[in-house]
Amino acid sequence: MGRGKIEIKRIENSTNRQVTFSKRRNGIMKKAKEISVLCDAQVSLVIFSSLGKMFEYCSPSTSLSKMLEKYQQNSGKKLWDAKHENLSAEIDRIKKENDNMQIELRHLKGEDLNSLNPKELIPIEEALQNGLAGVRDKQSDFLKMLKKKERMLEEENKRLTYLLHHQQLAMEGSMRELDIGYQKDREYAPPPMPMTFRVQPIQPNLQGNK
Amino acid sequence: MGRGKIEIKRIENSTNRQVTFSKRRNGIMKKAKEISVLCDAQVSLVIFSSLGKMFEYCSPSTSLSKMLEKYQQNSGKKLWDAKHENLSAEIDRIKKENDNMQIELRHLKGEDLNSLNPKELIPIEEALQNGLAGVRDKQSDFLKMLKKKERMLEEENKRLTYLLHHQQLAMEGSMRELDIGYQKDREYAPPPMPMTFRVQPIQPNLQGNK
DNA sequence: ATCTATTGATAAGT
DNA sequence: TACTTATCAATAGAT
Repeated sequence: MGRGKIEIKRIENSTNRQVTFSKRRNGIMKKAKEISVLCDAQVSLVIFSSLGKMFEYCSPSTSLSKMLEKYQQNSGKKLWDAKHENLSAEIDRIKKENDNMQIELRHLKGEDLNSLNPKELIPIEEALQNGLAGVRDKQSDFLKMLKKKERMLEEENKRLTYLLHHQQLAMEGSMRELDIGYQKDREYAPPPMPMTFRVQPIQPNLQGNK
Repeated sequence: MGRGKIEIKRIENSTNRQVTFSKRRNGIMKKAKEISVLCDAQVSLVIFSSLGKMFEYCSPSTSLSKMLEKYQQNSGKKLWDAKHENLSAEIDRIKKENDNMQIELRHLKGEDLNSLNPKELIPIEEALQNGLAGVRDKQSDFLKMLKKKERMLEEENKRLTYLLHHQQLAMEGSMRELDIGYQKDREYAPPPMPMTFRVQPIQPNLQGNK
């Protein structure tokens, strides 16, 4: 029913497929409405496009929920009881996983140890030692990084102090030259900038590390 | 589309309505299949005739349940009761809890520490130290208990050895009396039981404790 | 989107 | 209920 006959198989051209989907979707919807009206039937139609977009039709005299209720009565199939069971099963599974983890956590935190025998304590002790070793490795990494940064900052500081000092000397020198050059015109020279304003090395804050 | 155009309104003639229903139902089913195949779409179609007879189509790549699940996600409407919602919500809650515990466990085991900063390492280190302290307390308790039990067993052993010894002495004594009483009737007396069969103190097995 | 030649669906008749 | 067929509806491909 068109300019040419088409085979009923997946349309490979994506644009074409989209267009055809749109047209035929409208067609089906129309047909669904028509049969509802003409024949006093109840129709529920749900369509997902290949891209996941949803389209829906339901006869005005009913609702999808009611339709599904009737569907279950009619077919004997359970649509959501099965889902219920699946969900419940999954909850049980996850809860078990949860409980196991909770127990493990408690044990690692030194709680609820009374239920254990000496043999069971050993792997826990080992895990704790490993964990502690890992954490302390990490902390020592951080410490090294901080110290490295501190060293770098100190060196940068020294360099800056040195530069500043020389600059001050140079300035004082040129000031004196100016003073000499213009001494006869002046009542007094301003006092040279005191050296107490020099840059001091920073003490980086090493909080969190002992 | 037929020998004459018809108005889209309820067909009053019951036979006619039935016939039209049957024809159009087939038509719509065919269309549903076609759009599924041509456009890679998922279609679910449920139809009830005015007499309550049910007809169903569902794309082969899916199922009504799956479609409805997707429907709910897409529309936000809930088709099945609060029970489901509760279960789903609980699953989400537990999964979250699970994830958190998993992260905590990993951290305690010294894994995935790179995502943490030094401040975050401190409570973990403390937890590990506390845990280790707890485990070692427990181990020392066990050790004490074992030592206590060992002492008790040793004492009991001593007591039994003492009793046994005295009993043997007593037996030897009465044997001798009998020997004396019946010496003339006997060729020889059996030799007294050697003392090497005495009860020895047990060495309790302290495996697992250093 | 819109157009239109062509195929497809189906109302009425048998 | 199934088949036939004239007629209308849907739509494929083009624009």
